[in-house]
Amino acid sequence: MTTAAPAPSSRDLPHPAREEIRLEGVLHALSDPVRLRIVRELADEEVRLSCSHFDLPVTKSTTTHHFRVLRESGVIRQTYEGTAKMNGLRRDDLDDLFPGLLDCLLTAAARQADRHRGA
Amino acid sequence: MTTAAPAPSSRDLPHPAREEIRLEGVLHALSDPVRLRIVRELADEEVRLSCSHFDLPVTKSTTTHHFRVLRESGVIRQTYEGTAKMNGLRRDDLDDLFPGLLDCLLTAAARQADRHRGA
DNA sequence: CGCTTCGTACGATAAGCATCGTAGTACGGG
DNA sequence: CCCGTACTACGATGCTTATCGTACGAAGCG
Repeated sequence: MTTAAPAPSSRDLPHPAREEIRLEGVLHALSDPVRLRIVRELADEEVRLSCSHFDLPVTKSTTTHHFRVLRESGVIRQTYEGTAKMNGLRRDDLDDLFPGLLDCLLTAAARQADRHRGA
Repeated sequence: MTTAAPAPSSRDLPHPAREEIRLEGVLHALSDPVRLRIVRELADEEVRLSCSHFDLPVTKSTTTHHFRVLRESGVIRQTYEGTAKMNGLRRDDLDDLFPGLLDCLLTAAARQADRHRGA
């Protein structure tokens, strides 16, 4: 009854399994300013956001590229919803693999942002 | 008076000041497997180690390169002692800039190592 | 002084990556 | 069925980087 996951609208996106996520990959993904910014916004909002919600200083193709890097490194989960592509942090998986790391990184990023904002 | 820093044996190495250390740079530095390994060993030993102490799967020139990346990103401090170059983590600076981050990263790296060792 | 040990500098090379533009596909609405 | 919106795919480009080899410099030892 009710196969929990319905036909995913035919368009599927490849995500690494939880145990395939590598720390080096996560760190590399977050070492780019644009991607770090995306992750910070995702963490702030606590809801899934569409790609077009972000106002980034790069073109749309570059944005697509950054989102893919984040997905393939295991940092975010992406799913289609109509024409929009929704993005959410993989908090559960990351917290399980590396407890506390994500919050630590977000705190560090926030501190640096504050400091450079002349706080 | 007494200029606290005596003549440093003539050979000096450029380090970024504490406030110049960037989170993105640190993450990028640690996103390389070889460099992550170096940092883990440095954290384990709690003493300053010479470059030649490490048995890395790369040549000596590449090793020099990796140590420089770590130094220029602010992760380690390097000083000459005779013919040897000693390396130590910049724990004080990193803990001040990003409290808890270093330990979090080291714990995450250790967890991943254990997991992949079939623990 | 010569020799060894430790590390550097420089050049080469190949791979990776951030960026863009253009052309195209999927979905939803009139 | 046509159109707009959202995102992708592909190719190009120029920069960064990980790697190596070889040749060199600096410190210590006999």
